Amino acid sequence: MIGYCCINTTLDYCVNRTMRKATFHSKGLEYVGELAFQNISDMLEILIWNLKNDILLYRMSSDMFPWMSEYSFSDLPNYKQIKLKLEEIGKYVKQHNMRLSFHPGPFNVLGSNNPNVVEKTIQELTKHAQIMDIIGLPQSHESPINIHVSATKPSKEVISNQFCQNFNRLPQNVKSRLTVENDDKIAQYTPKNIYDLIYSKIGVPITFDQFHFVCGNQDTSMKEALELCLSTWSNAKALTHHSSSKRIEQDDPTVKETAHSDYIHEPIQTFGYEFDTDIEAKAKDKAVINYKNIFIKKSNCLKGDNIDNI
DNA sequence: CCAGGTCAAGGGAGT
DNA sequence: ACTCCCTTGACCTGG
Repeated sequence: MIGYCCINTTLDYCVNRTMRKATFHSKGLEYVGELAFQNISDMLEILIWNLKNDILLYRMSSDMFPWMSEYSFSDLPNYKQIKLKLEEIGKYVKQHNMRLSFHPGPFNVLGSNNPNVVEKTIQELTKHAQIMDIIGLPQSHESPINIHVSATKPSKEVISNQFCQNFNRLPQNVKSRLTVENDDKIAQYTPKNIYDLIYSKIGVPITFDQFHFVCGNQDTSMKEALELCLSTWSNAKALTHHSSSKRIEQDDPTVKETAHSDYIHEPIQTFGYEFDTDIEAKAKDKAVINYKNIFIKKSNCLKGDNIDNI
């Protein structure tokens, strides 16, 4: 299956309503609850639209609950209503065999040298897992919570050791869902780095990002990197990321190499394997539909998709 | 009313 | 020391 991330550009629904610090302090939990309920209600509408458009894979927004590390969900005045709506989403997802994931932001650094950052990260990841639990999503890599390692100093070895030690402090509902993705910078973590330094110690699956691999340090072939990542997914179908270069799309060498394009311009390299893929492209849902029209109808390069229904 | 400045967070890289 | 960037987009103020 292929899917997209958070925002639907066709519909007028929003899953991202949030607020600034000052507003959070002046308006408080009542306003948080209002926005959160609107966000999850709109997310259900998006899932309904996704089904109609044959999209069963979707990345949820981490901005679903504004400032969620600062309170307990059950403290929201409209928690009952929120819980019901999340459960409704859960039923819908289960009924239609949809797959949902999270990709918490780059501020989540589990291997950080700063203990406060580690504490905040554990808190934030726990909140993500709690949302998945309320929805009723599996406590497995079927519903991944995917992060980067990010930090590299003083060395990848030191940071990844800290990452693994702190992994063991996470609650089970995070541990059972956490995955780690390769980076797009030369100095950061390749799939092989993550395999050797993290997967081999704590068994956390690796999310292969094809574009990051192309931009990053290629210490293996792409096929080897993909195979390494796929081999780490034992209790769920592997999830990967795919995007195209904005620099190439716009034919403008001044655009940053790592910037994502609006649409996808090359097929996902499967090397014959089956896995799920998040399309990371600015045109979001439109990029997925465009991808299917261009690549799947003609070349059947993703066997998991139902070609007849496109 | 809306354009544009600004916005929680960590860390690294570039200036 | 400062700015920009990340999966970026959304918030909010002042004109």
